[in-house]
Amino acid sequence: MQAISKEEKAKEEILLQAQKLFQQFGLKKTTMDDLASACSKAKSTLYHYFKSKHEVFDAVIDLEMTSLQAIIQSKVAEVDTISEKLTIYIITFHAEVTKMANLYRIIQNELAHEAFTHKQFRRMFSFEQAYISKLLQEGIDKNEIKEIDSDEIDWFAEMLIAAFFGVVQHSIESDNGLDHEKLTKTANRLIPRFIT
Amino acid sequence: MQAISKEEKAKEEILLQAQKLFQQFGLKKTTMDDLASACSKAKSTLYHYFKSKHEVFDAVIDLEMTSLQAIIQSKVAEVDTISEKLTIYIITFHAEVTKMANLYRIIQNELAHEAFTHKQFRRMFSFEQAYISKLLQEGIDKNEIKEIDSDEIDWFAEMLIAAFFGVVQHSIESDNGLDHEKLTKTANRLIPRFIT
DNA sequence: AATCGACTAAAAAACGAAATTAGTCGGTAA
DNA sequence: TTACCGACTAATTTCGTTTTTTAGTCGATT
Repeated sequence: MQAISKEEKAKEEILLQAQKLFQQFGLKKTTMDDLASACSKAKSTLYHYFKSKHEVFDAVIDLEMTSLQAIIQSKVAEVDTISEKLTIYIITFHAEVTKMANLYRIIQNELAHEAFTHKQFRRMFSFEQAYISKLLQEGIDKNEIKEIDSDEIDWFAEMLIAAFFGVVQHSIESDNGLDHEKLTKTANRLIPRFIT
Repeated sequence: MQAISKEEKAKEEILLQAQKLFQQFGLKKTTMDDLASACSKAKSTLYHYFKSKHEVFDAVIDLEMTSLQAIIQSKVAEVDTISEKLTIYIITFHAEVTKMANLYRIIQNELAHEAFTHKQFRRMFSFEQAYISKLLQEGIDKNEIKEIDSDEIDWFAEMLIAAFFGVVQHSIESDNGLDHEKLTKTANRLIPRFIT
Protein backbone atom coordinates (compact mmCIF):
# COMPACT_ATOMS: atom_id res chain seq x y z
CA MET A 1 0.00 0.00 0.00
CA GLN A 2 1.70 3.09 -1.26
CA ALA A 3 0.73 6.43 0.26
CA ILE A 4 0.55 9.32 -2.13
CA SER A 5 4.09 10.59 -2.29
CA LYS A 6 4.97 14.17 -1.55
CA GLU A 7 5.79 14.62 -5.20
CA GLU A 8 2.41 13.37 -6.36
CA LYS A 9 0.71 15.64 -3.91
CA ALA A 10 2.57 18.68 -5.18
CA LYS A 11 1.95 17.81 -8.81
CA GLU A 12 -1.72 17.43 -8.07
CA GLU A 13 -1.89 20.87 -6.46
CA ILE A 14 -0.09 22.47 -9.38
CA LEU A 15 -2.38 20.82 -11.89
CA LEU A 16 -5.44 21.85 -9.93
CA GLN A 17 -4.38 25.51 -9.96
CA ALA A 18 -3.35 25.25 -13.60
CA GLN A 19 -6.75 23.84 -14.46
CA LYS A 20 -8.44 26.81 -12.81
CA LEU A 21 -6.20 29.36 -14.50
CA PHE A 22 -6.42 27.82 -17.96
CA GLN A 23 -10.19 27.65 -17.72
CA GLN A 24 -10.39 31.30 -16.73
CA PHE A 25 -7.68 32.95 -18.82
CA GLY A 26 -6.73 30.48 -21.52
CA LEU A 27 -3.30 29.15 -22.26
CA LYS A 28 -1.54 32.24 -23.56
CA LYS A 29 -2.74 34.61 -20.87
CA THR A 30 -1.73 32.29 -18.08
CA THR A 31 1.95 32.76 -17.26
CA MET A 32 4.16 30.48 -15.27
CA ASP A 33 4.52 33.31 -12.79
CA ASP A 34 0.76 33.40 -12.36
CA LEU A 35 0.70 29.68 -11.82
CA ALA A 36 3.62 29.89 -9.39
CA SER A 37 1.96 32.48 -7.22
CA ALA A 38 -1.35 30.63 -7.36
CA CYS A 39 0.53 27.67 -5.92
CA SER A 40 2.48 29.84 -3.48
CA LYS A 41 5.69 28.53 -4.93
CA ALA A 42 8.60 30.04 -6.80
CA LYS A 43 8.37 29.71 -10.54
CA SER A 44 11.56 27.72 -10.69
CA THR A 45 10.03 25.19 -8.35
CA LEU A 46 7.40 24.35 -10.92
CA TYR A 47 10.17 23.20 -13.21
CA HIS A 48 11.04 20.68 -10.57
CA TYR A 49 7.78 18.93 -11.35
CA PHE A 50 7.15 19.72 -15.01
CA LYS A 51 9.74 20.35 -17.57
CA SER A 52 7.76 22.93 -19.55
CA LYS A 53 4.57 24.94 -19.64
CA HIS A 54 3.53 22.70 -22.45
CA GLU A 55 3.84 19.66 -20.26
CA VAL A 56 1.65 21.28 -17.62
CA PHE A 57 -1.03 21.99 -20.19
CA ASP A 58 -0.81 18.49 -21.58
CA ALA A 59 -1.17 17.09 -18.10
CA VAL A 60 -4.27 19.21 -17.49
CA ILE A 61 -5.84 17.97 -20.69
CA ASP A 62 -4.96 14.44 -19.68
CA LEU A 63 -6.67 14.98 -16.36
CA GLU A 64 -9.77 16.25 -18.11
CA MET A 65 -9.81 13.38 -20.56
CA THR A 66 -9.27 10.80 -17.89
CA SER A 67 -12.12 12.09 -15.79
CA LEU A 68 -14.38 12.24 -18.85
CA GLN A 69 -13.51 8.66 -19.65
CA ALA A 70 -14.09 7.55 -16.06
CA ILE A 71 -17.57 9.06 -16.07
CA ILE A 72 -18.42 7.48 -19.40
CA GLN A 73 -17.20 4.07 -18.38
CA SER A 74 -19.09 4.08 -15.12
CA LYS A 75 -22.32 5.02 -16.88
CA VAL A 76 -21.79 2.47 -19.62
CA ALA A 77 -21.16 -0.21 -17.02
CA GLU A 78 -24.64 0.34 -15.60
CA VAL A 79 -26.36 -1.22 -18.61
CA ASP A 80 -26.01 -4.60 -20.21
CA THR A 81 -26.61 -4.73 -23.94
CA ILE A 82 -24.33 -3.20 -26.56
CA SER A 83 -27.18 -1.25 -27.90
CA GLU A 84 -27.78 0.40 -24.56
CA LYS A 85 -24.09 0.89 -23.98
CA LEU A 86 -23.61 2.77 -27.25
CA THR A 87 -26.65 4.88 -26.56
CA ILE A 88 -25.47 5.77 -23.08
CA TYR A 89 -22.04 6.42 -24.53
CA ILE A 90 -23.09 9.20 -26.83
CA ILE A 91 -25.55 10.72 -24.41
CA THR A 92 -22.99 10.87 -21.62
CA PHE A 93 -20.24 12.02 -23.94
CA HIS A 94 -22.43 14.85 -25.14
CA ALA A 95 -23.44 15.90 -21.66
CA GLU A 96 -19.92 15.94 -20.30
CA VAL A 97 -18.29 17.68 -23.25
CA THR A 98 -21.00 20.31 -23.05
CA LYS A 99 -20.07 20.85 -19.41
CA MET A 100 -16.43 21.36 -20.21
CA ALA A 101 -17.30 23.57 -23.16
CA ASN A 102 -15.15 26.43 -21.92
CA LEU A 103 -12.02 24.31 -22.17
CA TYR A 104 -13.24 23.12 -25.54
CA ARG A 105 -13.53 26.72 -26.65
CA ILE A 106 -9.99 27.52 -25.56
CA ILE A 107 -8.73 24.70 -27.69
CA GLN A 108 -10.87 25.74 -30.62
CA ASN A 109 -10.06 29.42 -30.43
CA GLU A 110 -6.51 29.92 -29.36
CA LEU A 111 -5.01 26.60 -30.28
CA ALA A 112 -6.85 25.67 -33.44
CA HIS A 113 -3.76 25.57 -35.63
CA GLU A 114 -1.18 24.37 -33.15
CA ALA A 115 0.29 21.03 -34.02
CA PHE A 116 0.10 19.63 -30.53
CA THR A 117 -3.62 20.26 -30.30
CA HIS A 118 -4.11 17.98 -33.24
CA LYS A 119 -1.94 15.45 -31.49
CA GLN A 120 -4.06 15.65 -28.36
CA PHE A 121 -7.23 15.42 -30.39
CA ARG A 122 -6.02 12.41 -32.29
CA ARG A 123 -5.00 10.78 -29.06
CA MET A 124 -8.53 11.27 -27.76
CA PHE A 125 -10.02 10.09 -31.01
CA SER A 126 -7.91 6.93 -31.04
CA PHE A 127 -8.70 6.30 -27.43
CA GLU A 128 -12.44 6.57 -27.93
CA GLN A 129 -12.20 4.52 -31.08
CA ALA A 130 -10.42 1.76 -29.21
CA TYR A 131 -13.07 1.88 -26.53
CA ILE A 132 -15.91 1.59 -29.03
CA SER A 133 -14.06 -1.22 -30.79
CA LYS A 134 -13.90 -3.04 -27.50
CA LEU A 135 -17.62 -2.57 -26.92
CA LEU A 136 -18.43 -3.82 -30.41
CA GLN A 137 -16.17 -6.81 -29.98
CA GLU A 138 -17.97 -7.71 -26.76
CA GLY A 139 -21.23 -7.40 -28.65
CA ILE A 140 -20.02 -9.88 -31.24
CA ASP A 141 -18.78 -12.28 -28.59
CA LYS A 142 -22.13 -12.19 -26.84
CA ASN A 143 -23.84 -12.67 -30.20
CA GLU A 144 -25.73 -9.40 -29.95
CA ILE A 145 -24.17 -8.12 -33.14
CA LYS A 146 -24.08 -10.05 -36.33
CA GLU A 147 -22.96 -9.10 -39.81
CA ILE A 148 -19.75 -7.41 -38.79
CA ASP A 149 -16.49 -9.12 -39.55
CA SER A 150 -13.91 -8.86 -36.81
CA ASP A 151 -11.43 -7.16 -39.10
CA GLU A 152 -13.96 -4.52 -39.99
CA ILE A 153 -14.58 -3.53 -36.42
CA ASP A 154 -11.85 -0.94 -36.22
CA TRP A 155 -12.97 1.26 -39.05
CA PHE A 156 -16.56 0.65 -38.22
CA ALA A 157 -15.79 2.12 -34.81
CA GLU A 158 -13.82 4.89 -36.49
CA MET A 159 -16.84 5.89 -38.48
CA LEU A 160 -19.16 5.73 -35.52
CA ILE A 161 -16.87 7.98 -33.49
CA ALA A 162 -16.51 10.42 -36.36
CA ALA A 163 -20.29 10.60 -36.63
CA PHE A 164 -20.70 10.99 -32.85
CA PHE A 165 -18.12 13.73 -32.74
CA GLY A 166 -19.79 15.49 -35.63
CA VAL A 167 -23.07 15.54 -33.78
CA VAL A 168 -21.53 16.71 -30.52
CA GLN A 169 -19.48 19.40 -32.22
CA HIS A 170 -22.50 20.68 -34.08
CA SER A 171 -24.48 20.74 -30.91
CA ILE A 172 -21.83 22.81 -29.13
CA GLU A 173 -21.25 25.24 -31.96
CA SER A 174 -24.85 25.96 -32.82
CA ASP A 175 -26.15 26.99 -29.45
CA ASN A 176 -29.75 27.16 -30.59
CA GLY A 177 -29.90 23.80 -32.31
CA LEU A 178 -29.84 20.29 -30.98
CA ASP A 179 -30.40 20.11 -27.29
CA HIS A 180 -29.75 17.25 -24.95
CA GLU A 181 -33.31 16.06 -25.01
CA LYS A 182 -33.48 15.74 -28.79
CA LEU A 183 -30.15 13.99 -28.86
CA THR A 184 -31.27 11.52 -26.24
CA LYS A 185 -34.52 10.84 -28.06
CA THR A 186 -32.82 10.26 -31.38
CA ALA A 187 -29.98 8.20 -29.95
CA ASN A 188 -32.44 5.96 -28.17
CA ARG A 189 -34.36 5.43 -31.33
CA LEU A 190 -31.57 5.06 -33.87
CA ILE A 191 -28.75 3.22 -32.23
CA PRO A 192 -30.67 0.02 -31.51
CA ARG A 193 -31.23 -0.31 -35.25
CA PHE A 194 -27.55 -0.57 -35.94
CA ILE A 195 -27.27 -3.50 -33.67
CA THR A 196 -28.78 -6.57 -35.24
CA MET B 1 -34.95 33.23 -74.91
CA GLN B 2 -32.40 35.46 -73.30
CA ALA B 3 -28.83 35.29 -74.55
CA ILE B 4 -26.16 35.55 -71.89
CA SER B 5 -25.65 39.23 -71.42
CA LYS B 6 -22.29 40.90 -71.79
CA GLU B 7 -22.32 41.54 -68.07
CA GLU B 8 -22.95 37.91 -67.17
CA LYS B 9 -20.16 36.87 -69.47
CA ALA B 10 -17.69 39.22 -67.79
CA LYS B 11 -18.75 38.20 -64.30
CA GLU B 12 -18.29 34.58 -65.24
CA GLU B 13 -14.78 35.20 -66.50
CA ILE B 14 -13.84 37.09 -63.35
CA LEU B 15 -15.20 34.35 -61.13
CA LEU B 16 -13.39 31.70 -63.13
CA GLN B 17 -10.06 33.46 -62.68
CA ALA B 18 -10.84 34.17 -59.03
CA GLN B 19 -11.61 30.51 -58.49
CA LYS B 20 -8.21 29.55 -59.90
CA LEU B 21 -6.34 32.13 -57.87
CA PHE B 22 -8.11 31.38 -54.59
CA GLN B 23 -7.48 27.67 -55.04
CA GLN B 24 -3.81 28.26 -55.66
CA PHE B 25 -2.93 31.09 -53.29
CA GLY B 26 -5.76 31.35 -50.82
CA LEU B 27 -7.84 34.41 -50.05
CA LYS B 28 -5.30 36.65 -48.35
CA LYS B 29 -2.51 36.11 -50.85
CA THR B 30 -4.75 36.85 -53.80
CA THR B 31 -4.96 40.59 -54.37
CA MET B 32 -7.45 42.43 -56.48
CA ASP B 33 -4.52 43.53 -58.63
CA ASP B 34 -3.63 39.88 -59.21
CA LEU B 35 -7.19 39.13 -60.15
CA ALA B 36 -7.36 42.16 -62.40
CA SER B 37 -4.27 41.21 -64.36
CA ALA B 38 -5.43 37.59 -64.56
CA CYS B 39 -8.56 38.96 -66.21
CA SER B 40 -6.59 41.45 -68.31
CA LYS B 41 -8.66 44.23 -66.89
CA ALA B 42 -7.95 47.24 -64.76
CA LYS B 43 -8.62 46.73 -61.09
CA SER B 44 -11.21 49.46 -61.01
CA THR B 45 -13.14 47.59 -63.67
CA LEU B 46 -13.67 44.68 -61.30
CA TYR B 47 -15.55 47.02 -59.02
CA HIS B 48 -17.96 47.55 -61.82
CA TYR B 49 -19.07 43.95 -61.39
CA PHE B 50 -18.51 43.23 -57.73
CA LYS B 51 -18.66 45.73 -54.97
CA SER B 52 -15.93 44.15 -52.83
CA LYS B 53 -13.33 41.42 -52.69
CA HIS B 54 -15.55 39.75 -50.16
CA GLU B 55 -18.37 39.62 -52.63
CA VAL B 56 -16.11 37.98 -55.19
CA PHE B 57 -15.08 35.33 -52.71
CA ASP B 58 -18.66 34.73 -51.65
CA ALA B 59 -19.67 34.34 -55.27
CA VAL B 60 -16.91 31.77 -55.81
CA ILE B 61 -18.04 29.79 -52.82
CA ASP B 62 -21.59 29.98 -54.11
CA LEU B 63 -20.46 28.65 -57.44
CA GLU B 64 -18.70 25.78 -55.76
CA MET B 65 -21.67 24.97 -53.56
CA THR B 66 -24.12 25.15 -56.42
CA SER B 67 -22.10 22.79 -58.53
CA LEU B 68 -21.68 20.40 -55.61
CA GLN B 69 -25.41 20.45 -55.05
CA ALA B 70 -26.13 19.88 -58.73
CA ILE B 71 -23.91 16.81 -58.80
CA ILE B 72 -25.47 15.41 -55.64
CA GLN B 73 -29.01 15.95 -56.87
CA SER B 74 -28.37 14.33 -60.21
CA LYS B 75 -26.87 11.26 -58.57
CA VAL B 76 -29.63 11.05 -56.01
CA ALA B 77 -32.22 11.27 -58.76
CA GLU B 78 -30.84 8.09 -60.31
CA VAL B 79 -32.19 5.87 -57.55
CA ASP B 80 -35.66 5.36 -56.19
CA THR B 81 -35.88 4.49 -52.53
CA ILE B 82 -35.06 6.85 -49.68
CA SER B 83 -32.61 4.39 -48.35
CA GLU B 84 -30.66 4.41 -51.58
CA LYS B 85 -30.98 8.15 -51.91
CA LEU B 86 -29.44 8.78 -48.50
CA THR B 87 -26.68 6.31 -49.19
CA ILE B 88 -25.84 7.92 -52.51
CA TYR B 89 -26.06 11.28 -50.84
CA ILE B 90 -23.27 10.68 -48.38
CA ILE B 91 -21.10 8.79 -50.83
CA THR B 92 -21.34 11.53 -53.43
CA PHE B 93 -20.97 14.27 -50.88
CA HIS B 94 -17.82 12.66 -49.59
CA ALA B 95 -16.36 12.13 -53.04
CA GLU B 96 -17.00 15.69 -54.18
CA VAL B 97 -15.86 17.42 -51.01
CA THR B 98 -12.69 15.36 -51.15
CA LYS B 99 -12.11 16.62 -54.67
CA MET B 100 -12.45 20.23 -53.60
CA ALA B 101 -10.34 19.58 -50.53
CA ASN B 102 -7.92 22.41 -51.33
CA LEU B 103 -10.69 24.96 -51.10
CA TYR B 104 -11.88 23.28 -47.96
CA ARG B 105 -8.37 23.66 -46.50
CA ILE B 106 -8.30 27.37 -47.32
CA ILE B 107 -11.46 27.85 -45.39
CA GLN B 108 -10.23 25.75 -42.49
CA ASN B 109 -6.79 27.33 -42.30
CA GLU B 110 -6.98 30.97 -43.11
CA LEU B 111 -10.60 31.68 -42.41
CA ALA B 112 -11.33 29.48 -39.44
CA HIS B 113 -12.23 32.34 -37.13
CA GLU B 114 -13.76 34.77 -39.56
CA ALA B 115 -17.39 35.46 -38.92
CA PHE B 116 -18.45 35.26 -42.54
CA THR B 117 -16.99 31.77 -42.92
CA HIS B 118 -19.31 30.60 -40.20
CA LYS B 119 -22.13 32.28 -42.04
CA GLN B 120 -21.25 30.48 -45.27
CA PHE B 121 -20.90 27.21 -43.44
CA ARG B 122 -24.23 27.61 -41.73
CA ARG B 123 -25.82 28.48 -45.01
CA MET B 124 -24.49 25.27 -46.46
CA PHE B 125 -25.51 23.30 -43.40
CA SER B 126 -29.06 24.68 -43.50
CA PHE B 127 -29.27 24.04 -47.18
CA GLU B 128 -28.23 20.42 -46.88
CA GLN B 129 -30.47 19.99 -43.89
CA ALA B 130 -33.42 21.26 -45.85
CA TYR B 131 -32.58 18.91 -48.67
CA ILE B 132 -32.39 15.90 -46.35
CA SER B 133 -35.63 16.97 -44.71
CA LYS B 134 -37.24 16.98 -48.12
CA LEU B 135 -35.95 13.49 -48.87
CA LEU B 136 -37.18 12.19 -45.54
CA GLN B 137 -40.57 13.77 -46.07
CA GLU B 138 -40.86 12.05 -49.45
CA GLY B 139 -39.96 8.81 -47.72
CA ILE B 140 -42.77 9.27 -45.27
CA ASP B 141 -45.22 10.15 -48.02
CA LYS B 142 -44.30 7.02 -49.93
CA ASN B 143 -44.59 5.02 -46.73
CA GLU B 144 -40.98 3.91 -46.84
CA ILE B 145 -40.28 5.46 -43.47
CA LYS B 146 -42.37 4.90 -40.41
CA GLU B 147 -41.88 5.94 -36.83
CA ILE B 148 -40.88 9.51 -37.53
CA ASP B 149 -43.30 12.25 -36.71
CA SER B 150 -43.47 15.00 -39.27
CA ASP B 151 -42.52 17.61 -36.72
CA GLU B 152 -39.46 15.67 -35.79
CA ILE B 153 -38.12 15.55 -39.30
CA ASP B 154 -36.19 18.78 -39.14
CA TRP B 155 -33.99 17.96 -36.22
CA PHE B 156 -33.73 14.38 -37.33
CA ALA B 157 -32.26 15.71 -40.57
CA GLU B 158 -30.09 18.08 -38.56
CA MET B 159 -28.58 15.21 -36.68
CA LEU B 160 -28.06 13.15 -39.78
CA ILE B 161 -26.24 15.99 -41.50
CA ALA B 162 -24.12 16.65 -38.43
CA ALA B 163 -23.14 13.00 -38.38
CA PHE B 164 -22.46 12.97 -42.13
CA PHE B 165 -20.32 16.09 -41.88
CA GLY B 166 -18.43 14.59 -38.97
CA VAL B 167 -17.55 11.55 -41.01
CA VAL B 168 -16.54 13.55 -44.07
CA GLN B 169 -14.49 15.99 -42.03
CA HIS B 170 -12.69 13.19 -40.27
CA SER B 171 -12.00 11.51 -43.54
CA ILE B 172 -10.45 14.66 -45.00
CA GLU B 173 -8.39 15.53 -41.96
CA SER B 174 -6.94 12.10 -41.27
CA ASP B 175 -5.44 11.32 -44.63
CA ASN B 176 -4.54 7.78 -43.69
CA GLY B 177 -7.91 6.80 -42.25
CA LEU B 178 -11.27 6.18 -43.83
CA ASP B 179 -11.08 5.85 -47.57
CA HIS B 180 -13.86 6.05 -50.05
CA GLU B 181 -14.24 2.32 -50.29
CA LYS B 182 -14.75 1.80 -46.57
CA LEU B 183 -17.19 4.67 -46.44
CA THR B 184 -19.20 3.22 -49.30
CA LYS B 185 -19.26 -0.19 -47.72
CA THR B 186 -20.40 1.09 -44.37
CA ALA B 187 -22.94 3.52 -45.77
CA ASN B 188 -24.48 0.77 -47.85
CA ARG B 189 -24.78 -1.42 -44.84
CA LEU B 190 -25.89 1.03 -42.19
CA ILE B 191 -28.22 3.50 -43.80
CA PRO B 192 -30.85 0.99 -44.86
CA ARG B 193 -31.29 0.11 -41.20
CA PHE B 194 -32.40 3.58 -40.31
CA ILE B 195 -35.18 3.39 -42.77
CA THR B 196 -37.93 1.17 -41.53
C1' DA C 1 -22.29 50.24 -70.15
C1' DA C 2 -17.57 49.05 -69.90
C1' DT C 3 -13.16 50.47 -69.26
C1' DC C 4 -9.12 52.83 -67.53
C1' DG C 5 -5.38 55.54 -64.77
C1' DA C 6 -4.68 58.21 -61.03
C1' DC C 7 -5.84 58.82 -56.35
C1' DT C 8 -6.89 57.93 -51.22
C1' DA C 9 -7.64 55.77 -47.09
C1' DA C 10 -7.03 51.90 -44.69
C1' DA C 11 -4.73 47.83 -43.65
C1' DA C 12 -0.64 45.09 -43.47
C1' DA C 13 4.33 44.45 -43.26
C1' DA C 14 8.83 45.81 -41.55
C1' DC C 15 11.54 47.00 -37.92
C1' DG C 16 13.84 48.13 -33.79
C1' DA C 17 13.31 49.03 -28.84
C1' DA C 18 11.28 47.79 -24.56
C1' DA C 19 9.02 44.68 -21.71
C1' DT C 20 7.45 39.91 -20.62
C1' DT C 21 8.08 35.50 -19.92
C1' DA C 22 9.77 30.62 -20.41
C1' DG C 23 13.22 28.17 -18.85
C1' DT C 24 18.26 27.61 -16.39
C1' DC C 25 21.54 27.54 -12.64
C1' DG C 26 23.87 27.69 -8.34
C1' DG C 27 22.86 27.57 -3.81
C1' DT C 28 20.26 26.47 0.68
C1' DA C 29 17.66 24.12 4.02
C1' DA C 30 15.60 19.83 5.87
C1' DT D 1 18.55 13.34 -1.65
C1' DT D 2 14.31 16.21 -2.29
C1' DA D 3 11.89 20.41 -2.31
C1' DC D 4 12.63 24.83 -2.76
C1' DC D 5 14.20 29.68 -3.86
C1' DG D 6 16.17 34.13 -6.09
C1' DA D 7 18.77 35.81 -9.50
C1' DC D 8 19.87 35.33 -14.21
C1' DT D 9 19.43 34.73 -19.43
C1' DA D 10 17.74 33.79 -23.73
C1' DA D 11 13.90 33.74 -26.30
C1' DT D 12 9.25 35.81 -27.33
C1' DT D 13 5.95 39.05 -27.29
C1' DT D 14 4.49 43.68 -27.31
C1' DC D 15 4.61 48.26 -28.78
C1' DG D 16 5.28 52.39 -31.33
C1' DT D 17 6.67 54.06 -35.65
C1' DT D 18 7.56 54.19 -40.54
C1' DT D 19 6.96 52.21 -45.02
C1' DT D 20 4.64 49.52 -48.25
C1' DT D 21 0.85 47.25 -50.04
C1' DT D 22 -3.79 46.88 -51.17
C1' DA D 23 -8.86 47.59 -51.15
C1' DG D 24 -11.80 50.58 -52.81
C1' DT D 25 -13.18 55.54 -55.09
C1' DC D 26 -13.56 58.99 -58.72
C1' DG D 27 -13.57 61.49 -62.83
C1' DA D 28 -12.60 60.95 -67.56
C1' DT D 29 -12.83 58.34 -72.05
C1' DT D 30 -14.65 55.37 -75.49
